[in-house]
Amino acid sequence: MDHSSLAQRLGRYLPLAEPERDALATLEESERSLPRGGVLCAEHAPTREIYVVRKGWLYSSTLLSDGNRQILGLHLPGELAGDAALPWEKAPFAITAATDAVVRVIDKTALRSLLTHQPRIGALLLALVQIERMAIADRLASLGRTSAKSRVAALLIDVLRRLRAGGSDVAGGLVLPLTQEEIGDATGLTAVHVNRMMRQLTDEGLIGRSNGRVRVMDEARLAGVANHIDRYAAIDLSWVPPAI
Amino acid sequence: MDHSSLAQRLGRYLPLAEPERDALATLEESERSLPRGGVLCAEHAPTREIYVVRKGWLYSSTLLSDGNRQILGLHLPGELAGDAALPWEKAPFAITAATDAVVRVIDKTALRSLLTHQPRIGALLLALVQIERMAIADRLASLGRTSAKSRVAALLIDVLRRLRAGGSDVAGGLVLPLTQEEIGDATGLTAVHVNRMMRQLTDEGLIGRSNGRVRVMDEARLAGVANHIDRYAAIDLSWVPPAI
DNA sequence: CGTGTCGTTGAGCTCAGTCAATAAAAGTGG
DNA sequence: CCACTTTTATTGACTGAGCTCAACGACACG
Repeated sequence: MDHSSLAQRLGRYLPLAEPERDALATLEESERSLPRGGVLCAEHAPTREIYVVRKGWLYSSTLLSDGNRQILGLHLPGELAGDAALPWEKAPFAITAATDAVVRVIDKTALRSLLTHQPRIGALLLALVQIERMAIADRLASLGRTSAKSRVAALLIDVLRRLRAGGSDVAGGLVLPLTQEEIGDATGLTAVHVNRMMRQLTDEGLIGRSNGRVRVMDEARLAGVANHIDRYAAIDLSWVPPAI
Repeated sequence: MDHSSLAQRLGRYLPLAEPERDALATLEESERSLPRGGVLCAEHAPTREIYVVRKGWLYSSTLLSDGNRQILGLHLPGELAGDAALPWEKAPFAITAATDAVVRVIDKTALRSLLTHQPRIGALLLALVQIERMAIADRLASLGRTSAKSRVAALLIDVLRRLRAGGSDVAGGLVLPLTQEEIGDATGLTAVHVNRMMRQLTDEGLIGRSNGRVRVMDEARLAGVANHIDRYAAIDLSWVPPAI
């Protein structure tokens, strides 16, 4: 357990000071492994922890009362999961492993002292959450106002850019370890229609597929179809209090 | 300018300590009035401020490259607006007045020192943002996985409960100061179809309408149609660092 | 008393959903 | 390693919820 995962995540935007890194290093406790399909945190289960993904993909989802499922977001390696559940005693969504996965577990109560003693980390975390909030807002616009093809394209582009931001090598094409049912639950479509849209994107030369592997052939054009806006390029955290 | 609006907003969940209230009281600067339709902050405009709504309704929206608009969220009296734009130099969304409105303006840089010196306010703000993030997630599920009628019902129920939480009297029916076009942009529908859904809700006795005024006749049944889950009831902020 | 905005309703169309059948993988136990 | 089951992907035919286009009425406002 060499470095702090949370420090790595927060450090993506601004360099952390020595005492901050030290404080973060004391946070992480255990590592937990899950098989594909394993539930890290069930909906309505008590929430005592937040997670940092080390390996694999996970997703958050809610089950509507009519039985439908909505995937609220994906959690790729290096990203947080479960932090959105902080203000609730019982989880408002489930967290499930889309692939075999490994996560670091951080205790909620441990966060408490961290926020008190390292206010700058609190501010940075606040910024991080706002960024993720805007990401959901963009997905809201995607579901509310774009076609099925755009939505699928948006998912692909989003994943591609986040994997890249997380340091993964995506040049050789990415493995999309989601079933079409899952893609549907994320984009508000049926699995059948996801399949048709993937076929269309393939026929148009935007993506290539071979045994589950999806390769983005023309990122710019795909981003165009997706109505994608790269928010990450313009992030500005100069308002975060400076390191002491 | 008697009390701090932000203090009122944050104090909804936990009592604030004296020094915290004092710190918040120094924050607020000016009050700004807007006519209906007035733009508080244009998309891509520099973001130097966040806002607290005093009177009237506002909404945040993005314009997609295909010309479609998505309303990302409403801002009712007592609520924050523009805080989601904190991590960007240029606003990722516009803020527009849905009615004549009055807002308090808080400077971004003023927040900086507040977060440094009052870490507990940072934590509380973090919680508040997570709550708003979950609210968008619920809307995502609404757009992605429910029918047009449900979405309109969800909007109505959401507004009703937030108005109530903000201290408004909604017993006599609420005035919904949104055009059907705006409701459509919020719910991912066309204005025409919003109209049909409102008619249906009216015919089923769930709501009553008279000259723009909407009255919720059967809140429980409407909440059922909306697949609504009341997140506010279960909020638990015991993990926030205690006041000194 | 025009003129523009908003709400309302009808008719027809289309995108995405439903149902169904088959193929292709991926597990699973012997 | 093979037989067997379950999951996932794919495609076609049909249906329907929600969109488009269009017309008209009701206001508000200069």
